[in-house]
Parts: sequence; structure tokens; C-alpha cells
Amino acid sequence: MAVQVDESHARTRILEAARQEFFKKGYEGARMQAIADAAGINKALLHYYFNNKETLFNEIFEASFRKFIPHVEEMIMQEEDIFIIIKKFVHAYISLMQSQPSLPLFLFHEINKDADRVFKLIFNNAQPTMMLHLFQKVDKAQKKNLIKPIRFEQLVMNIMSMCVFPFLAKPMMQRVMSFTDSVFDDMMEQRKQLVADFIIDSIQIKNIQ
Amino acid sequence: MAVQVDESHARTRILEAARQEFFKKGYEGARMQAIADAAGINKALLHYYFNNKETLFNEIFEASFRKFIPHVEEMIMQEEDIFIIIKKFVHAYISLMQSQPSLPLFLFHEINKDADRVFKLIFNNAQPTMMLHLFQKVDKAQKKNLIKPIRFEQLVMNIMSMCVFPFLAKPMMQRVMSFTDSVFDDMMEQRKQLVADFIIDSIQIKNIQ
DNA sequence: CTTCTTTTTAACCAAATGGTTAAAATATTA
DNA sequence: TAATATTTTAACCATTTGGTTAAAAAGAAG
Repeated sequence: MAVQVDESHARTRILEAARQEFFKKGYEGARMQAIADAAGINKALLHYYFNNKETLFNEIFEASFRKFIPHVEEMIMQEEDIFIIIKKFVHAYISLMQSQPSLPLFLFHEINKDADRVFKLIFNNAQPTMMLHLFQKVDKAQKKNLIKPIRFEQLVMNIMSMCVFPFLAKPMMQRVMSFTDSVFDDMMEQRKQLVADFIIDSIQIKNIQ
Repeated sequence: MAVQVDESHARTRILEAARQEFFKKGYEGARMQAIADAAGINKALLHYYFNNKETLFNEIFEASFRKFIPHVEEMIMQEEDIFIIIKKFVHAYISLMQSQPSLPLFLFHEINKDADRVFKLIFNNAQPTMMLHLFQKVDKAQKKNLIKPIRFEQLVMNIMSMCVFPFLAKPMMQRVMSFTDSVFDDMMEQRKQLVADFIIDSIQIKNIQ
């Protein structure tokens, strides 16, 4: 029996090609022929490995959804300093987006079209407890008067916004503010520090002596 | 000659129905039949007013794109206080998003699929000088040592992120953090103040006496 | 060599969908 | 009323697209 783990094997190439096509065009915009072409195979082989478009899509969507939240649970639990937690969280999130720049737009578009369909798919994925742990650390810091009072949801919204939004808006920003891919990459690299500082500056209670 | 300005007229109803369908499903996902149904007319009448799907789409896309940047140019030019400018800008942007919650996802998705196609469409739309004026005000404030040094593009990215992102992520956030439409609306109303404060707190240079 | 798996070739089908038409019916307006 | 504009009805067509098949060819493994 030949087992396919090698990336050179067709099934893997199909999955990667399909991911890119779905990410860029969305479910309806994606063309099976385009996936086959990009994978360097033919449509018949698509059917050999995946029964149909939906099966292929579901496999990719599930895997992608799981990757949308950075795995920083351990770090959050261990670390005590809320500012270091924020710094590491931001760093991890932006790094994640750098490695999958078109992931968030894909997810949001598909969820927007039909949230029910999508959330049925991933119902088995247990709610990550990460947010809960983060909440506890933020709460503790607020009670210690280290940071200003702010609704947890709003704080999370702000952090996620500044980490994720640039990757959603990239093509528009590039045109409107006319910068190259390379400039964008530099900016995102900078943001790992900048966003963390931005957030900390805005919530930190400074001890004026 | 009957001139259609009344919203009860078919052409207007078609445009509104098409806007909603395109916004939710994207170009490929949108169905002409669904648009006709929502407008309460038939497919033949769609063809009577618009030659084809692309024509209809283009009309909607152009109009939508123009609405994506709030019209705050005058305000920016007149106002001298950078913090008031930021407050008003944030307020205007979030209000805009409240009135058109699915506008940004629609724009970003279509641009992501084919930026060239889209930007050819709106080539005639002159670059708004708003950003330029905003830049000058920020620059001035920095030179007066009112705000910390930060790249203008990064500051704009942060502001836009926190204003627009929640509307992109709404369906996902609602599931993951489980809040209702009404809670979301309240949060967005709060954000008009909160985001402005958040930004100002992070860039303001405080005079410690 | 034999067997099993992978891949190609080259068709083909069915359904969905955008698009089209012609005629009649209904409003609207001059 | 006559003329014009709007809307419906009820077909129909062409194309795209996802999906299917059967056979052969090529590769891998024992």
C-alpha cells in the first residue's frame, strides 16, 4: 500500500490548491477546474480523492477554522504579567495572519453567507477555553488597578481588530495608500511591537509620582 | 413620461434587493432569481432595467465603494484640535458602518477576488484628499509634541481597524462570544466613545507636572 | 512478473443559471 | 381616448459547471 504523506502526492497538492482557490474566490467563485489545474492534475482525479466540491470545501474549512485562533492557552495560564500576555498574544496573532494572510477574509465571507451551515460543520470543535483564561487575567489586573476598567469584549475586539484587520483590508489599502507587498510586510512586522504598545498605552494606569 | 424617484418603483426596489443579495452572497453567490423575488418582480423586468448581472453589480459596487469613506473632509479642514478630529472621525466611521453593516465585507471580498477588475471600475473616482488633510493635521500635532511619533499609515490602520473590524467579524463573534444583535448594537454604540478614547490614550503625550 | 494503486484520457450528462423573447396586460400620462 | 411606459406571463436557449464513467496507461511494491 502506498501511503500519501509526501507533499508531492496528488492528494496533498489538491488540498493546497483547493485551499488557495477557495480562500481567494470563495465557495461559489471557486472552480473545480482551476483547482485541478493548480494541482497539476485533472478533474477525474479530484473525484477520485474527493467525492464532490462540498466534501473538499468542508475538509478545508474545518481545518482553517481551527487555525484561526492562535494556540497561546498555555502561555496565558503560565504568565502572570498581563502586559506580557498581551504582547505575546499580539505577536502570535499577527504571526498567524502572516502565515495565512487570506484566512480571515475567507472565514468571514463564508460565515456571513450562511452562519448556520458553517457552524454546524464545526460544532464538534469545543469552545476554546483560551478566552476564559484571558478574561480571568484581565479581570485580575483590573482588580489590582493595573489597567483601566474596560469591558472584556471590547478589549478583545480592539486587540483582534488591530491584529486581523490589516490582512482583510490589504488589497484596498494597497491601492488607496499605494504601498507595495514589501512595505506591507514590513508594516506587519512592525505591528507586532506597535499594536502591543498601542494597547498597553491605552489601558495602562500610569503611576504619576 | 413616468420618472422613477419614488422608492416604490421597481427600479429602486431592484437596486435595493440586488444590493442586499450581492452584499450577503458576493457576486458569484448572488442569484438573479433571488433578487427578482426580493424586489417582488420577475426576471424579465430585471432585464428590462438592467442588461445583465454585471451591469447591475457594477452600478451597486460603484455606489457602495464611494460610501466606504465617511465624508468628514470639511470637518477635518476646519477643526484644529487633533483629538476632536479623531473623535469625530471615529464617530462618523462607526455611524457609517452601523448604517451599512455588511458593506466592508462585500467590498473586501470582491477586491480580494480581483482587485484589477474592481479598481478599473472606480478609476474615475478621484482619490479623496481627506487622507492628505488628516495626515497634515497629525503631522502638525506631532511637531507640536501633542502626540507620540507614529507612522501615519499605522495610525490610520489602527483607527480603521477598530471602527470597521467588528462589522466584519460580527457573525463569528456572535457565535464565539455568544451575544445577541441587541448586545452587538449596544457595543457598537459604546465604541463611538470608547475607540476614540482608546486611540487618544495611546498616542497622547501627557504632561506630567 | 503480478498485483494493486495512482493517474490520464476523452468522452459525456444533468442541473443550475444567466439571458432572451414575444405577446399580452396593466398603468400612466398627454 | 390615444400613446407611451411599465409589468407580467410563459416560454425558451446557451453556457457554465459540477459531476460521472470506462478504459487504458503508468507507477509502485511484493
